[in-house]
Parts: sequence; C-alpha cells; structure tokens
Amino acid sequence: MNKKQLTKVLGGAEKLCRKRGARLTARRRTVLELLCASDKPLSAYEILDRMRATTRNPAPPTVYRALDFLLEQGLIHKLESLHAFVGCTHPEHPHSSQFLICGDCGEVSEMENEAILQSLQTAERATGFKTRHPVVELLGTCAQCAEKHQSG
Amino acid sequence: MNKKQLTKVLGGAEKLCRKRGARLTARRRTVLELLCASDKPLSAYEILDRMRATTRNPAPPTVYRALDFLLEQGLIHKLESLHAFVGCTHPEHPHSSQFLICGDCGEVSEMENEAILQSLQTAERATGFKTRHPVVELLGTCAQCAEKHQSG
DNA sequence: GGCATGACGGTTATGCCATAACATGATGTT
DNA sequence: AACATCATGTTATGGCATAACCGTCATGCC
Ligand SMILES: [Zn+2]
Ligand SMILES: [Zn+2]
Ligand SMILES: [Zn+2]
Ligand SMILES: [Zn+2]
Repeated sequence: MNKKQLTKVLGGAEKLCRKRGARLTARRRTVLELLCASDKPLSAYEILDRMRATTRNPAPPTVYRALDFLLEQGLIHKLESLHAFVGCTHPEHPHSSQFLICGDCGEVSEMENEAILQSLQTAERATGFKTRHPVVELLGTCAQCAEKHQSG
Repeated sequence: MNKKQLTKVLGGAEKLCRKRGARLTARRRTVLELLCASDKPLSAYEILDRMRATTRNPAPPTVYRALDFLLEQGLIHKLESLHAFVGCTHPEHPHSSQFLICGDCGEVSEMENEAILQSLQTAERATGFKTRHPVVELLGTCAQCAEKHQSG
C-alpha cells in the first residue's frame, strides 16, 4: 500500500470507528498503520519489533489486544496458515474474503469472489452447517513467480 | 471412527505405504491410530500425552516427525485454524478437501465438494495463481448443535 | 466535589506450538 | 564387515498466544 492509499484507509478507519462508537486509539492506530504500510503479512512479534521505534517497551499483550480490536472491526484479517496479519483493502463493509498466498515472494492478495462464496453457501445448506467464519487460503505460487520459474 | 473402520483404515494405510515404498513404522502407526481413534482433532501435544501410555518418554520431535510423514502420505490432514490434526477418511487417492468445524461440540467433518473445488480453480485461472495446497476451513456450528440451540 | 464504573493498556509470568542440532540405532546393500 | 540411508532419541531453543493483576483515565451519577 502506498502513502496515499494508507492515508485514505486510515481516514476511513477513523470514520468507521467513530460511526460505530469504537475507539481507534493511538496503539490500535499504530498497529493498523504498520500492517497497512507493510508489503507483506506481519506476525504479532514482527509488529512488536516495529513498535519499538515509537513505543517504550511494548509487550505481546499490547499487540494482541490491538489486533483483536482491529479484527473485530474488520480492519485487518488473520492468515491462519501463516500466523500473520494483513490490513484489509476494503473495510467499508463486513465481508469474507479469500487469500492467495505466494510461497515464493510472500505476496498475499485478498480476493472477494462471489462464485466461491456461493459454492460454500450451497455446501452449507446441504449439510445444515452454519458458518460464522470461513477460512479460505490458497497456498501456492503467484503469476509473477510462476513466470520467473519458467523463463529462469 | 469405530473399531471396524479403524482396522480398515489402518490396513489400507499399510497397503498404501507398501505400494509406495514408504515405511509405516511403529511410531507412525501409533500416531495414525490415535488420530483415527479420536472423535475430535488432536494437537501434537495431545498426541504426545496419549503416546505416554505405550512409549517411554516421547518428545515433541517424535510426534512431529510422524505427523510430517503422515501428511506427506495423505493419511492425515492438518487443521490450520485449530493447530490440530485429523485422520483422513478416504486416503486411497490424493485429494484436497474442505472442513466443517463446529465450535460448540468440536466435531469436524471432512468434505470433498466438487463445486467448491471448481470455483477455486476458476479463480486461480483468472489470476494466474498456481495453488499447491488449498486451505478451506469453515468455522461455525454443526446442524446438531444449531438445533439444540433453537430447542434449548 | 466525591465516587462508582468501565474501557484501555502496562507489566510479569506462563503455556502451547514447532523446530534446530546432534547422537544413536535400525535396515538394507555390497 | 563396511557402508549408506533412513528413522528415532535427546536436549535445547525459538515463535505464537494468553492469563492475571494493577494503574490510569474518561465518563456519568449522586
Ligand atoms: Zn478484507
Ligand atoms: Zn510470488
Ligand atoms: Zn482426506
Ligand atoms: Zn456441533
């Protein structure tokens, strides 16, 4: 995410939280900034390291509490298969997305694919299962890296 | 999994490994048995605890090495969102499946849904992404538990 | 003002998940 | 026997996540 996008997302988050009566405090905002500014997912402890630049002696609970808040507000997502977190690219409305995770370059792209959601919902109806939180993470190789492998 | 099914799965695993020239050793077999005999997913450390009944002083690497082998052979699956493992219900052929994970009773059911696979593959083609391992885990409430909630 | 209430975050400690690194033992081949 | 290879034992360590307790600050009510 570039600086302009970052500003926009942070502004949006601010507005969203105000509307909901949720408090986007300094700590929480810092964590969101770090995640959005990063070009790859960050683990809680990576966030912790980066916080040392601006915060005196931060500890794991500080980070995890902020992450919990941001997850509740839908401003970030957790990648279960990586034990890491990413900023959401379109937090305006609640949604469930799918993630393409490249094992070569580490890039993660968030996707909101209607056909996939439909197929999941169809399966749920057939089994009577009620999904609260779908985890869809595709681990593999992105188009760029696949091309490199062929040419290189 | 009941005792009869367990015997069948273990026999199948034995045969499968022999065919592939892979060695289903005592340790590996024990871990597979424990997973298949359990009615819910087990973490590596839960497996470790149960191994103490039959093995002297087992350590984490013992379990993790067995798990790695069984994963490679497709005899078990890892549930990323639970940090736990389950025995595969149909290991005869390689496959990628989806999991319905009930947060109330802890039951996990493995599903191999063609429509979901298709929708994932369509999305891959559209993006040029090559998936090596899809993770699809639906966290929610199973039909049984949902019913209990309504009546109770 | 005085005081309860509740959200937020600092601090310390702990527990679970997973692997690195090295030593030993089992198995099969020549 | 000598050797290569794979599996396992053993010890130590690193990464992920939370429990429990306490101080602080804002808010609302008497
Ligand atoms: Zn999102
Ligand atoms: Zn890539
Ligand atoms: Zn399976
Ligand atoms: Zn259930």
